[in-house]
Amino acid sequence: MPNPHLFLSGMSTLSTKERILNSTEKLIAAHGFAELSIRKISQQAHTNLAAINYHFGNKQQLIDQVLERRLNNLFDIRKNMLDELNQGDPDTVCNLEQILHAFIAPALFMINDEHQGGRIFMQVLARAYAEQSEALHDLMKERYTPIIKEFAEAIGLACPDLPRETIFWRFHFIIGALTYTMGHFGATSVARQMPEEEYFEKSVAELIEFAKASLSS
Amino acid sequence: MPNPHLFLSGMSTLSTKERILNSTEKLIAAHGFAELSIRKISQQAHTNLAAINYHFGNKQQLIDQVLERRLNNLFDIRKNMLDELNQGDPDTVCNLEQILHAFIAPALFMINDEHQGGRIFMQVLARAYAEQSEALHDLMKERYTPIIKEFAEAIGLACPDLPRETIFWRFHFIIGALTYTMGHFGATSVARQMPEEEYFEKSVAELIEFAKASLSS
DNA sequence: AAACGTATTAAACAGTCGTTTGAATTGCGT
DNA sequence: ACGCAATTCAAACGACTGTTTAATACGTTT
Repeated sequence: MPNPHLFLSGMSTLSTKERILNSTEKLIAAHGFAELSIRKISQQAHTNLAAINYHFGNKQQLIDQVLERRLNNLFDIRKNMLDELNQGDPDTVCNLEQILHAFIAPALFMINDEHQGGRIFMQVLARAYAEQSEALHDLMKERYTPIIKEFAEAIGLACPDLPRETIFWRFHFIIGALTYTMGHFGATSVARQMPEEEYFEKSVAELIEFAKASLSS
Repeated sequence: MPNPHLFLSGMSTLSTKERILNSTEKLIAAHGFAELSIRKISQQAHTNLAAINYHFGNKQQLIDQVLERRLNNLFDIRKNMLDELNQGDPDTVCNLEQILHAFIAPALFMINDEHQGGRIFMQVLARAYAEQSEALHDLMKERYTPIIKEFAEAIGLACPDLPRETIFWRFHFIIGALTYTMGHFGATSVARQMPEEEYFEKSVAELIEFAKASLSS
């Protein structure tokens, strides 16, 4: 038993690498990048200071992997849901609501996935966006913009009356509304008069309705 | 002449306090909160390290004042433009486009105000949002949410067919799209094929059209 | 000209930062 | 049971952090 604390904190089954990733995610979400230090990370992960450099090289590469781990998952889900709608043929004209659902729901679903810490990650993601993280920027450019373009194409087919350029603008704004909403989940100052679960589902529905309305002129 | 460098950097007419505020803004916009240090600030402001603590007490209070200085200005402009539409009577039914313009245009106008460094501040603001800055949170709660509510009321009168609750949701999403857009101005990866000025005006128009469409169902 | 409050300065304070080192320990295939 | 590689560990490195101190310079008022 290398570390007796693990059995108290319920992380005994996780590897050191995983505990470091999870702890980093939690700390960024709780206190932001400004206060993030590898000493706090190693403390929360119940591991040694040097273990972080051993497993990840340096602090930045650790942050990169925190972002990659979740983003790959999120974009895989989005891509799969869109492909199911397309059924192999990218020229299929899909229902607009279904397309928006395929883009929005996975992100907000991750938020609600308490067990996997999705909510935490979404705050991390929102902060990385605002910080204009180079790592995130590169990831977006290389791997995710193609998928975003696929969504834009699908929306274009579903909204034949709107010019191609308008589609891109409005989709950009929808992504903004989604990102903003994600970042404020779990830290909202709004006095909610309903259970958390209900409020979450309400947000998903309202955001999809909002996006749909913005694309129907 | 206490500091010969000032005449080289064109800041000779500004007070030490103003130079510190401007330099802080620039550094946050350029490298984020994580890399912000009062040594870098004092260096960029061509002043002594201790001058910051002398004029602002500590680092946090300096950041607070950076946010306040611009936000007060922004919300004053918004409030004045809305009052002009209302003409004193808050129950006046205004044109939806005019209301949205009064809310969106001042923010994007500040971005374009190169001389006053508005663009810089908007990135600062976006980052402070994401960092869930306590100072910003308090400022919003105490001083700005009343104005935001006024806008929501005005939108409600302009959109009599939409339920009050829906108005609030959609306005929230519009604020998200605006915040997201502000944060990405000047750092966009999008390959622009038009002059900067034209691109800016295009953004304003597209965002207002987007917001209008999202409120017309 | 002397005294005043305001402003600026260099220097030092006690911490924290990310990273590296080399030894100690673990787990696994032989 | 041995040997080897993977992992964990305490300790130290130099650099940077925000803040404080006391001395100096400035500009105004008395």
